Amino acid sequence: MAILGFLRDFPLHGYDLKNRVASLAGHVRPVADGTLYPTIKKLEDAQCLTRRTAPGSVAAPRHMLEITQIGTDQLRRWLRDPEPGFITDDNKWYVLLAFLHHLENPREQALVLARRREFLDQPAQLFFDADGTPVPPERLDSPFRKGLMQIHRSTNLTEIDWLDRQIGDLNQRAGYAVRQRDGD
Amino acid sequence: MAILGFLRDFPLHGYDLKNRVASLAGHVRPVADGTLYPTIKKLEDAQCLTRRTAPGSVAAPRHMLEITQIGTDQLRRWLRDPEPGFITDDNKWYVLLAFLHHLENPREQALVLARRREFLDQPAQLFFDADGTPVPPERLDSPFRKGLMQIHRSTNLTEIDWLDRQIGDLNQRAGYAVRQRDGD
DNA sequence: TTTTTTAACCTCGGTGTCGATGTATATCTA
DNA sequence: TAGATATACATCGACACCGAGGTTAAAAAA
Repeated sequence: MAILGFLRDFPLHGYDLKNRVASLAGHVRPVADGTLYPTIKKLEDAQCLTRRTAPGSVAAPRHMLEITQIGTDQLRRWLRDPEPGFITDDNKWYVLLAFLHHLENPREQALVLARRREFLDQPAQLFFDADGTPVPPERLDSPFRKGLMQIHRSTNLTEIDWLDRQIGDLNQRAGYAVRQRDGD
Repeated sequence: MAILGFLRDFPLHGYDLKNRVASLAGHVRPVADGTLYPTIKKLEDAQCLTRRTAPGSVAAPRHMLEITQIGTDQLRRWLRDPEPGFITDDNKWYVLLAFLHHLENPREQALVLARRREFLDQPAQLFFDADGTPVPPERLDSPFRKGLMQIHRSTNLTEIDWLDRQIGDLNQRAGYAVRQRDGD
């Protein structure tokens, strides 16, 4: 997703792509050569991108990569209907968010944000004692577990706040007609 | 780490363990049977845990798992000197945090928190334009990228705040002797 | 009594990722 | 001119993880 997402902005060669992916997901989870180049090849085989050899500006020749229509469609499908992990895993979610603008339709964008919003709504119950009963934060012995739950709660609220504002904006921009669904 | 960490609290059988891991890292990144059971076997082979078959309280017989001294030592090593990913990847970091109390020594705990603190300190530069110059948040076109950086910043500050308080507490509890290192 | 359900455990094949290694090329330095 | 460095691409083996499938056993439902 990150590869096609970046290429959708402008053509890039593999090495540049690698650095951009590394900066995005990256200082968190750098991408190895052995991951990137085979993936590029897979995307090329699937006709999601084309490559064009150009002289290297500094060193060895580059393979300039350009996204195709098929690739753009694929990217949009991934964004419009993301796998569960992209909603629930923070790392993946942030990658998705970084390219959500490529999903041009505000209504569709809002739907994706709503899925995340729904996920964040369910209260996190992280720890249980020996007999299986949930342990509330205040009864946790470990200050680290306490902090973990505190931070988790606080950051969730921050994101929920942003999501709500954003979803509102998007629905307004889409000319959302609440009236027509008076059954809700 | 999660397996040994949970077993350090009290003995558990695999199925229970699975649910606990799923609740912790889990609603974020559930663990599959095909991952859990081979890993348990690996830890058993490495003598990090022992198993004892007990009649199932509800159904098939359980394998009660207990951590050994070797396992405890291993867990402490992982906690004391975590691989880079455990500092930089939020998911992994939260797992580590959930078991950091097993690293009994407050000074060692503080050192681990300090590593995370140091990581959070470096300013995140996530996006670059075509010629490679970094794009500051306010010049980003996408509201999603803007939000991404906003949320990232805000949650980082929240965690940094907690980390600083926590590190202070731990150093105090350890009877931190600043005087003796007057060269610093 | 038979079937279904749920708990609990296990295995296997496919896939994704990493890390090590290797190659080629242009620039910079000794 | 020789080496070092950084760019840029690629492959391969090892390993982790997943998901699908299968097995055993007890309780609940038919």
